[in-house]
Amino acid sequence: MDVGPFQLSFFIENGFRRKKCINCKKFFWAQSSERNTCGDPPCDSYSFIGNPAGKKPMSTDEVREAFIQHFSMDHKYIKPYPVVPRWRDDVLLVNASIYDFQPHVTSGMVPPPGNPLVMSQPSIRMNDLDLVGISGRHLTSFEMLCHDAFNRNNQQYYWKEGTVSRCHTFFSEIVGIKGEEITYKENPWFGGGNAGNALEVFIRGLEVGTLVFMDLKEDPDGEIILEGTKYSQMDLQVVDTGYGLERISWVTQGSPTVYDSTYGNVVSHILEKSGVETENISEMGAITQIYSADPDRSISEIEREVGNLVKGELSINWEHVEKIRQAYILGDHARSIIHLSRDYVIPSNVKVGYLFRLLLRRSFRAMDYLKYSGTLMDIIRIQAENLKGIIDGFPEEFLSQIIEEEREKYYKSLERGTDVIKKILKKKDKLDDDDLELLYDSYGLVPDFVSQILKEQNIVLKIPANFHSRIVDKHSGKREAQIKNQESSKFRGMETRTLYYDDPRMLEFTALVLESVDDLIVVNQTAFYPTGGGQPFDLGYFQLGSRKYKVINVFKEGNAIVHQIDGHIEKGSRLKGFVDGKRRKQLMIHHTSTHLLLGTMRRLLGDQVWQAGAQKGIESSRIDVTYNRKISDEMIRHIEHECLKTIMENRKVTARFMDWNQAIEKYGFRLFEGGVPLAKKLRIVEIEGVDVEGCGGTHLSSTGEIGFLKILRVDSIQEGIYRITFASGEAALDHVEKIEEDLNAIRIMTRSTEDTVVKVEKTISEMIKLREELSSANREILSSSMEHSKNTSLCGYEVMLLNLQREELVKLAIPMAIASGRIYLITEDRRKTLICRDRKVMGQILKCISTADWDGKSQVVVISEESIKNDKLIN
RNA sequence: GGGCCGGUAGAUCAGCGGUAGAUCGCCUGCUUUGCAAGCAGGAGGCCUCGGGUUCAAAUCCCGACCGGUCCA
Repeated sequence: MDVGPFQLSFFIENGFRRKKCINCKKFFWAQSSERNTCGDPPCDSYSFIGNPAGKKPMSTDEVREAFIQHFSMDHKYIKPYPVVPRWRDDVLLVNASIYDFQPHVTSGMVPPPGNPLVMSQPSIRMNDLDLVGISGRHLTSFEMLCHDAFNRNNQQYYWKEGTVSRCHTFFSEIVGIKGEEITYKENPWFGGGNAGNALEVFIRGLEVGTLVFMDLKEDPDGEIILEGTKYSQMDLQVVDTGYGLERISWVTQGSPTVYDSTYGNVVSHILEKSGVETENISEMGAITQIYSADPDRSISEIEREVGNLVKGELSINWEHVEKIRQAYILGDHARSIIHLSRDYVIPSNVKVGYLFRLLLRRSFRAMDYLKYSGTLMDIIRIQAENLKGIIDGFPEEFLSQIIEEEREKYYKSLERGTDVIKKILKKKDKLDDDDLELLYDSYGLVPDFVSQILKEQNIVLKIPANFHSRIVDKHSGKREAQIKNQESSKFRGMETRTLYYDDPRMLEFTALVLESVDDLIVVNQTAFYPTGGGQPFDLGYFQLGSRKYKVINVFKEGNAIVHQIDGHIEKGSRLKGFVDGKRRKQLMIHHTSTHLLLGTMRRLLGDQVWQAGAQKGIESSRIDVTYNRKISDEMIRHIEHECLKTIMENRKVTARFMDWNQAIEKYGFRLFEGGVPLAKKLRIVEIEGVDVEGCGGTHLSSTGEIGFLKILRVDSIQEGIYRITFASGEAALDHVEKIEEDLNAIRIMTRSTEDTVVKVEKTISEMIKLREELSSANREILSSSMEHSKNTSLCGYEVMLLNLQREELVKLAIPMAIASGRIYLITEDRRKTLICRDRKVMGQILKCISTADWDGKSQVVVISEESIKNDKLIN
């Protein structure tokens, strides 16, 4: 008989039995012999609403405190990480506590900050946004409690036994849940290339935690096959637990929704300030119940069902329910907004900025709907107070500034949208589905808002039931599969010593060719810097005997540094390498300058300045930074002067390798400004008192070597991100000199001795005047020549021949003749062209003209409309 | 990163192949006890930029740039 992966002595000794759920057929463990369902809705439904579990109601603060205190006995407590994971670029937000340790810890490369460890990690999930405030249990942000252990063969902490017993002890002894109310459902877990066995923990129908035993990784050569994918054992076996803090608190309170138990004070504040009746929200509990049983059905389906089921017992006032829901949403979003503001996210149309904006706009909408009389900051302040057990405040000034800006943008876009609706209504008297789609997709107007506008004009709008899915379909077009570049793994496993780190000034070295393929070589050690961290590779050459090989490209492949050269060198050769020192020096100047700029801008502009990308070059370099408003010219000057000050102070620049956890502890997550290399140690580059970053580039040893830094331009590359292009050292001087040369050239051209700007201004306005004069003069010449020309006959048509030699007059004559509306016109210059409103007439005239004996000197022939009308050919 | 919408006077926009328009604002004059305003006149435009099509492009096509918006 299959006993499954959880035949634990803990279960056996405590009277648990493994059973098969009669509903979903999954295996689960429970103490009660009568239980035959797994505890997971829809197999079970909530039985705690109005009937709390545990020995006493616990607030979220109490649950967190109890959990951390309980596990601190034998776990190290780790402070929460940010919700925006700057240490990785594969996800936008921290979704779960384990995200804090991926991929550097879970891959086994870096030790965890504590082992085992306990923490409460604020997490944000936007996947079920539509259900937040509706289902009674979904939140956009929540705290995930966890106790994690990272086991290695030579160092085991605890595995399944230790995890389950700890979990059960916490729930039964600390929270005081009766043993028979807890079920553990077996449910293997997969994600992010890893897999493992897992148990889901249920209390009276509510999932309160998941215990994951991650010990498998995807491996094409693996021997373990799960659902068609091959896996092999990991070196590391990770106990990854996740407990829903708010849900545990909810179960012990038995309130109608998780919103009431988590931030009931905010909900009642909002309702009160909105003039909404707060009494009798017990119907919300009934709705939560129904939602719990149907996790996969659409909202409208469930809504109908709720209506049917509850009818009789409770008469539901849907309008009232909707108001309470909006208060739930508002409270929820305020929590997430606080978290995002702490990481200085700037609202925009891309990535996490978009999610931030989405939450802000939904909040504004809810406030308008409720006619809430306070401000969003009022709600945020109360919520921040609620959260003070996990976060130490939030940047109030920054956030209120952001809210103001976003509110303005929001109402502006509503206004813009309203104009578009009116415009459409001018052309027709109702809106169809395509219009609705356009309004939402291009102008950001939700159908509800459109419907409201139309109501004012006494037009009833039918919103199609499948509106949302239509939009989703429209956007879920072809998505190109990512092509993993399967590089030649010839160089795998090889390692090149990085001489440029040992001494950034080393320009000559000897090396041994470890491997050679065509024009690519890997050597045992090199001073050539490979492309990385926004710094381009070095140039130079290798010398073998008397022959020189130019280095064309240098790049990293694993730990090997590959050099592309203009030729082939045999494996085993001994070489001398020479790095182009001038190029390297300029790159180093620009790299250190980049750090200087970033540190200076953060000091002058505020903590919302983060590096969003950078590229070093020879003539100039650029750094992209996040900032929420335009950077003024004045500010640019200020930044330049402050940089110069630091340069003149000749501050020390140091680079050293540091342990990850130590570095994070000491410098925080600012370290990850420039992206993160997956390596055992972090290389920390510090400009004394200005900036500290994890960075793999080559740097100067003091700021004085920069010499001079000049910002060349500032561009907005996308909302909330500005690109600063600058030059330092000799490159900066080159730029200044170039400007001077250009100015001198202009000075000479405009014959200006003193104020060149005034002179150029005058020249341009003169040019515009002359252009106008020319065209009016041309017009005069033309009309007078039309007046003076005599009508004559051509092919039986009465025509006017204009003798126009100048091309610009010909060009002008045509539109004038056409504009008058009563003349057809023919030109003849090199090739024959005919303008005529009627194609038939055109053909016939053309035929006639080609055989005509007319004055070849005339370039324009004007035929009066009358003449054509009189001609029988037209019929 | 992708889709969609847009870029015209200081502001808001109309025009969508044929000599650049409206409203507000601005300036001058007049009317009015004052205010609100009314009347007459006027200034203010590289129609975002670069290519292409055309006799002719603000207008059509392609591409950049900038803004808006939805979705990853």
